[in-house]
Order: sequence, then C-alpha cells, then structure tokens
Amino acid sequence: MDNAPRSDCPINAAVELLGDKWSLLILRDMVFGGSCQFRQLQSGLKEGIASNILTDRLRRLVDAGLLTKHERGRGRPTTYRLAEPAIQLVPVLVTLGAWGARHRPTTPELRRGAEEMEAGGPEHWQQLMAELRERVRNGEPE
Amino acid sequence: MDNAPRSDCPINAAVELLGDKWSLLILRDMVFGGSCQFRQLQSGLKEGIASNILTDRLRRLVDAGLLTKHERGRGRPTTYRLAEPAIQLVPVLVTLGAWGARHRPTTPELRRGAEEMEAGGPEHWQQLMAELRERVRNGEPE
DNA sequence: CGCACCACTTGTATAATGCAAGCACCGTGG
DNA sequence: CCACGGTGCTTGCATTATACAAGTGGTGCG
Repeated sequence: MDNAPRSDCPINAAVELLGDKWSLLILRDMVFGGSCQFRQLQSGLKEGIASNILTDRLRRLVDAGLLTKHERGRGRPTTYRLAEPAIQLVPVLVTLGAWGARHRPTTPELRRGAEEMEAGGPEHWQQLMAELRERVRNGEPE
Repeated sequence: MDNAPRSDCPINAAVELLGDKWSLLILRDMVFGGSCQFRQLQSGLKEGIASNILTDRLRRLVDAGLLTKHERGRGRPTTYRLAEPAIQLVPVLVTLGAWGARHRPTTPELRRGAEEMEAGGPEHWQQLMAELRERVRNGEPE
C-alpha cells in the first residue's frame, strides 16, 4: 500500500507503472492487436499470462488512467479502451520494439515489421494514434 | 535457469531484459549521469538500490551485451562502460521520459528537462549518443 | 435444467526483490 | 606493523510478486 514514488524522475515514474513483465505487453496487444476484452487478452497474449496477473495489471492501468473499463450488463463481455495516455505510448512501444528487433534475438519477419514501423517515422505513428482515437470514439463493436 | 524467450516479439524481447524496476534506471544514470562504478551507481541512484540487486542487474546487462566490465587491478575501482546496444537505447529513454513527464506525477523542473530533451529531436539525441561513444573510446578517467 | 461463457477470486508454490550485515582485497597514513 | 576507509561484491532472512490450477457467482441459450 505504498504509493509514494521513489523519486521525481520522469523515467522512474514511467518505470514504476510499466516496469514489469506484462504491462507493456498488454498495451502492445491492445494497440497493435486491437484486443479489448479480458478473454481476448488472455488468449491473445502469446506469452501466456495468468488470469490473476491480468486482472491486477488491468486494474493498475485503469487506476493510472491509461485504460477505461466499460462493463456492459446482461452477460456482455466487459471491454477496455485505450485512454489518451496509453495512445501516446505508441512512440515508446515503437522505439522499444525497434530496439528489441535490432539488439535482441527474434525472427526475421518480426524484425522487419518492427523496423518498418520505426522507419515510417513520426508521421506514420501519428496516423496509427489517430486511428486508435477514432476507434475509441466509435466505441468498438458495441 | 530458463533463458528461453516467452515469444519472438521484439517488444517482448526488450521487456524480458529491461522489464523490471531497476535496469532502465541504472542505464539512465550511466547515460545521463555519467556513472560508471558500482559505488557510484549505488549512491547515485536516487531511488536507492540494494547492492545485491545492483550486482545482479549489472551482470545481466553485461551478459546481454549492453555493458562492458573493466576490472583494473590494484584496488582500482571496476568500471562499467556503455556498449553500442545501450547507447542505442537513448531514444527509448528519452521517449519514455517524455511520456512520464507528460502523464505521470513529477516536478516542473524535471518535466521541463525531459520535454526539452524530446523536443530537441533525433538530431539532439544523435549528438548525445555521439558523445557517449566518444566517452567510451577515450576510456573514462583512467 | 444443463451447459457454456464471462471476469474474476482463491489457494498454494515458487521466484524476485528488499534490507542489513559481513567479507576479502587493496592503498594509505601513522 | 596496524588500524582505516574504500572497493565490489556475498549471505541470510523477510517481504513481495508471479505462476499455476481450481473454483465462484453471474449471465445467456437451448
């Protein structure tokens, strides 16, 4: 129950929220994979996340204002949507992915994909971010 | 002792190495603070890292090729230097810091600093990266 | 009713992290 | 010679995070 940041450094502030093995992967699947439901995320994450961890991470991200939670009654699945802070993480995800593709082991296809995404430059990311904002406004498959 | 990646995704590859509460902060202090010794890092990290954790992270980063370790005998302090993969993390650190400054609580001064660094654009980062390469070549205060 | 789906929760085991202390080595000063 | 402080760690132990399997209560549908 200790919510006090360890320091005022902006990098540390980001790391305290996102510095774990799952948060960024969840956001990756929501941004690039379009996932928005619990089950969708759980089965979609190729790395295999446990349900209690997913529950915890989603709650943290909602509390931090990166996601919004939409419970639609009558047995319809709850959906999570990207809030603006999460959308603005796109450059971080792209830069980090490009770095990983260049300096960590991966497959040629995924490497090419990540490098193309980075090579597209900020204009390309802005387009992706605009699409994500659009998707949020339209409100998903209601 | 399980070194197999959970997936081939480049973002996951980066997260598996850097997705914890300390690795990026250590690299931050080496990149922006110029730290290169164990004690220097331990006392320099405003967040307060334990020595066993610092030992472990330095070993991991060396094993991953982000740092090189230089033991200079005769009681002289061991130094760690940034290898090329770590230098190429600069854009990630800057982007992440700018995001943290914008979307997480911090102080006005640090926020301004992080945003200026980002506003400087890739040319500015390239200059910082060039300085870091220079520092490595010159070999620190021998 | 029976069954499947939904988002979780619970229980328990293992791994990661945090904290305080200690260790062997060295160069220096007295 | 001998404390002394600095070096990069290691060790032991408590706390916390993560992993895995199972269960829970709610709903929709045939």
